[in-house]
Amino acid sequence: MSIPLGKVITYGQLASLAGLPGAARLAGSVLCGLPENTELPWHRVINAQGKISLPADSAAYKKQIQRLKAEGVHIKNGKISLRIYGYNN
DNA sequence: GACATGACCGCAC
DNA sequence: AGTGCGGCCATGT
Repeated sequence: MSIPLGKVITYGQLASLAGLPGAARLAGSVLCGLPENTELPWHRVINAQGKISLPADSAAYKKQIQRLKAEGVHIKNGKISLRIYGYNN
């Protein structure tokens, strides 16, 4: 488990924690290449805007929100509230 | 092996 | 507040 349950992290933070500061795109590229049956919490990864980067009309987008809500992360108008891992509680 | 693209981020105007 | 530009690594052709 890379990300604490009930919390989310931005691509930049994820890349930084991975030891690749500034390589936010890398996180996106990797997550994009993840299989559907992946057990990685990719749904807990959001962009710096505190929102999901995937297209709102995409199934993955809805699924991500659905899972986040199931994790206890309530989304407001498509924006995450608890956002950021290791930051403002 | 090289080029182009990608679920991005931060700063400057 | 919104728009534009440069930079990072991995993946696919």
